[in-house]
Amino acid sequence: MARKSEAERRQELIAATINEIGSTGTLNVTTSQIAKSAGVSPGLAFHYFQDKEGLFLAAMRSILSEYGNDVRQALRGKKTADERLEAIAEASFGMTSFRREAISAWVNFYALSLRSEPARRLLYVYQRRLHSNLVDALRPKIGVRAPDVARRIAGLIDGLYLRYALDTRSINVIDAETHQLDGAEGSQHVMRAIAAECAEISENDVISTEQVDPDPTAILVGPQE
Amino acid sequence: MARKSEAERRQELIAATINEIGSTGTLNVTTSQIAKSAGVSPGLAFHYFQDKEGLFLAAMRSILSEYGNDVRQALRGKKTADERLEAIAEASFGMTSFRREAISAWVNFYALSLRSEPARRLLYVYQRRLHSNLVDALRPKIGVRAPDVARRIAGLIDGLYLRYALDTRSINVIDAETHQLDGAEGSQHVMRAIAAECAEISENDVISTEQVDPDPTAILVGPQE
DNA sequence: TGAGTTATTGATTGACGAGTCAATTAATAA
DNA sequence: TTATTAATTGACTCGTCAATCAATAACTCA
Repeated sequence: MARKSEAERRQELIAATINEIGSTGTLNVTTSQIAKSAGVSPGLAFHYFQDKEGLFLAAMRSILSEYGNDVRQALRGKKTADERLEAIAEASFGMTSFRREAISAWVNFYALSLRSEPARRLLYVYQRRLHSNLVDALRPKIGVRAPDVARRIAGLIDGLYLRYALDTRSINVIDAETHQLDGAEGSQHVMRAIAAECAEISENDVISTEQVDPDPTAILVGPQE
Repeated sequence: MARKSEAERRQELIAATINEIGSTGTLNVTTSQIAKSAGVSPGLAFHYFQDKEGLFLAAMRSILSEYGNDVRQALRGKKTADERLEAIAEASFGMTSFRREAISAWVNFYALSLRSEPARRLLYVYQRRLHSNLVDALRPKIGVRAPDVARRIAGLIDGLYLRYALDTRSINVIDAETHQLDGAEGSQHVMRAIAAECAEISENDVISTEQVDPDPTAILVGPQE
């Protein structure tokens, strides 16, 4: 009965949660499974988290902040617009996000956010951050068109991720050392799309002029309490 | 105790399943709930479907074929490449796909496909069909680049759909008669991306030359048994 | 009408799982 | 050492649910 600090235990339980979601591919994981995977007794999970949803939300925060750290680190030192865009794209398809557990967690958290308001809010934060990162990097290249284009690029990143996520091959390939392969393909697609959007003659307006200036993240915003 | 044909009952149970998934936002629906919603006794579901997963798969097939019909109908009579592309985009963001139940079903089926091989196969069929529709429509405009661009457009459609899906506003807006509004915005984004991709100077090659010609759907293919 | 067939019922079973809690063990302090 | 505090246990409760199945109601055809 080794005793550990609250922070340690919480972290272990969160990691175990993500692992179990990863290996079962679903949120239908029992607290006992999670506890066992964390090497603790079934009751302990409820000492550190209010209930199962609390555990899920903590796991979600963990995944999101992991991704956030990846992006931040990738951006470090990148000066040119293209470098920064590539950093974002690569972080989105990097090893961290492409672990089997991370994929399973992402997809299941999307589903969770349909029934859990807190979960929805967390995803909203992620979406806003991604959009804002993209706008910052795009603005030097295309100015006022950045927010509009950023929406499409953000959508493309999510969509491609989802497609690769369901392609079991990419997961296996990761396991087999060539880890960057599929991720690289994903980020190349993203860079290609960015190139196309930026090359275009910027005569045309943005899709919806009205909402682009006042609130660049309009379409991502849900009803705020 | 009204008696109906097998086809009718199956259809009713499938509709009830989608409704319950829609109203709860999860696949954690009891067979009793579904049966009640279909107006039959709890036992009957198991007379027409082997088990709960069978029901889910049938519901999934129903959703996918609904979408397929939408696309087919939208394409009817459309001759020019742009018309056809717009038809695909609009069907993807049309009323049918944007019903609350359809959204919930789609997202949850994505999650389901992480643990259910048959579900994964169904999604794969959807992805292949979408890709192939896009390639057909794009080829007149960009020739050999079509398969590569189509991957990005398909990803964009999925990704934007997901973002709108989680934006609770769009759902409510739908309920309130302005149904086409958000869908139209989504498809406009798609058309904008297509314009950008097609306007680009086609000097540059495709991302992965090797897999583009022999098998246009390479990245979508899972391990086929 | 009655015998045979098929859809439908709903009570039941058996398993499982979230969350509780009193007891136990380890660490710390005095 | 003993007393105090805090972490940890695991058996238990209570509800739930997938799946079964014997009984029954409706339909068909003779």
